Amino acid sequence: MSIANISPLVRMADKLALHAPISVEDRVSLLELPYASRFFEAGSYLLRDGDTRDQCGMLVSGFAYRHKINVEGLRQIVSIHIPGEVYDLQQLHLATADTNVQALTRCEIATIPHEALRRLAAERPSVAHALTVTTIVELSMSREWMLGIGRRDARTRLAHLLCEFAFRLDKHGLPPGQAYELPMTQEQLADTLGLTAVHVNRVLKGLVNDGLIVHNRRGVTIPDWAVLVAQGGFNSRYLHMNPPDAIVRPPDHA
Amino acid sequence: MSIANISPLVRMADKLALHAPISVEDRVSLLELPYASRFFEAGSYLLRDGDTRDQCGMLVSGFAYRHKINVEGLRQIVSIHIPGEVYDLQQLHLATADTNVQALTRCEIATIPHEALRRLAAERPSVAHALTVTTIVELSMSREWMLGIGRRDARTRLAHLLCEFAFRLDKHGLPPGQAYELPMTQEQLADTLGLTAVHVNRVLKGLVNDGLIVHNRRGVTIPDWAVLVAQGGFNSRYLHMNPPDAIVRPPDHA
DNA sequence: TACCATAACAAACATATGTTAGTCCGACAA
DNA sequence: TTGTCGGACTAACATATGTTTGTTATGGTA
Repeated sequence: MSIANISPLVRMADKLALHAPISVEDRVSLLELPYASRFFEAGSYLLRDGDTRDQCGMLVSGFAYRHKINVEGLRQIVSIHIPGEVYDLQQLHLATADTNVQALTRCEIATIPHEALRRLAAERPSVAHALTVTTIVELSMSREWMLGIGRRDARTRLAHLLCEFAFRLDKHGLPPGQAYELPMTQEQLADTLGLTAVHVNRVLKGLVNDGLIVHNRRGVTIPDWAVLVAQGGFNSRYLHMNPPDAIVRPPDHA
Repeated sequence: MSIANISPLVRMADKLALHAPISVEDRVSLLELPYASRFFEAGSYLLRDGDTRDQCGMLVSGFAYRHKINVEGLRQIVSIHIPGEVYDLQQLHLATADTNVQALTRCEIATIPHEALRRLAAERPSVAHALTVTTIVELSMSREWMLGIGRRDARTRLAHLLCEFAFRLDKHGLPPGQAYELPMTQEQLADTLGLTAVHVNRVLKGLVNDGLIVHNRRGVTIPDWAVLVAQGGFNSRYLHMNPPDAIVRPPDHA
């Protein structure tokens, strides 16, 4: 089977398997879900506060960010989404969205009808469980971010975020990959950290000067994982990831 | 039927009904759940980071708060729980807890075996749905708090929190009750708002001086709901509450 | 009544972070 | 080549919030 014929839904199955046991049969049933695929340019809204949906959207490629805006127009980014994640799973249970989701880069979206997903969840409790765990992990992550914004200083906050990205983007080996793409502007970083762009610039340069990270155009590399982890006070437990060998693949996919 | 014989689980059913449709049969089945009841003193830990559970705990009376602690020992309170709420629902799906929950006041806890709750959820999709919605609403609330900590100034943040409490504690009429019990110390308020106790004191006094609230020993009263709402930039949509008449009660409970 | 713990309150001072207002630079289009 | 634009970057200054330290109420208790 050529790469071109692999369903984009494998990304979703892989992602679910990071947090909950997914059997071979579960995986097959996920790949049989109906879907439609489409591209969005960077900056497009994938979901708007107040929207109603009858389909779920999964990021096949690219990045997206979720944000809220207060009465003064200030923006707070409350989560970043990476490929394989369903960014509007909650709309399966709630009538209207309470956040905005915007494309961070150009990205490909696969949409799956709510009805099909509901049917699958009803038939396969393990899939339903995996979807629920997904939401719970999002909750856990948002609490960790609250701790950061409320009780960590700017430098620690930024280091922690960079660790989190490294960990989540990693194929799940240890230690996480030393280099990754970070397509966020300093203003966007500021809005996720509860800082200003100017201060992000200061702190970012501080981390670079002190050799904790290398930050060349659009990418970050981490020379010493342990050092950055220490600076960020990072502990991956809140991400609730399974050990890598918990990921089960159908035999024909190996 | 005398008050003394009413199961504490009605509080849970009422709470679920705030967010999702609960039929009379659902309600009856909830009241038939096995449970054990017990009291905890203020300050007791109801759940610790890392704990494993085989029962869920519901607050029958009293208040509790959930918090995380960073490497420097600084504490961030990430949610406040009020009667009727199940504070460790997530342990139904996750092996270990990632937050601490501590009693804010002396409180009564009813524990329900996971097994019984799982069986009920499997039998009654509407109950399963209501439980899921509960988690999603917690996620929504935590995102709103992130917005506050990251992008609202101290005064607005405090006003918003006071509005939220008024709204959640209210029996759900409009406008919310003008007075309620607030058994939190200024240090606890500080830890939920991402401030220091000293600054909470300053800001609290500011709100009192300007007539936005009256703050007499352990309680808050709100002379003009609209004014405080404006100061806090408060919009209750993120709480995802049903209109009051959506709450269905069994006939013998009216 | 005295004692003790806890919380509220206050003032002086310190600083992390925000604000404003620019310059510089690379990417891209005409 | 020139022009435009967004983003990175800088510097001087402003301020919201934190820190430290202590005093004052309050409530429980012996």
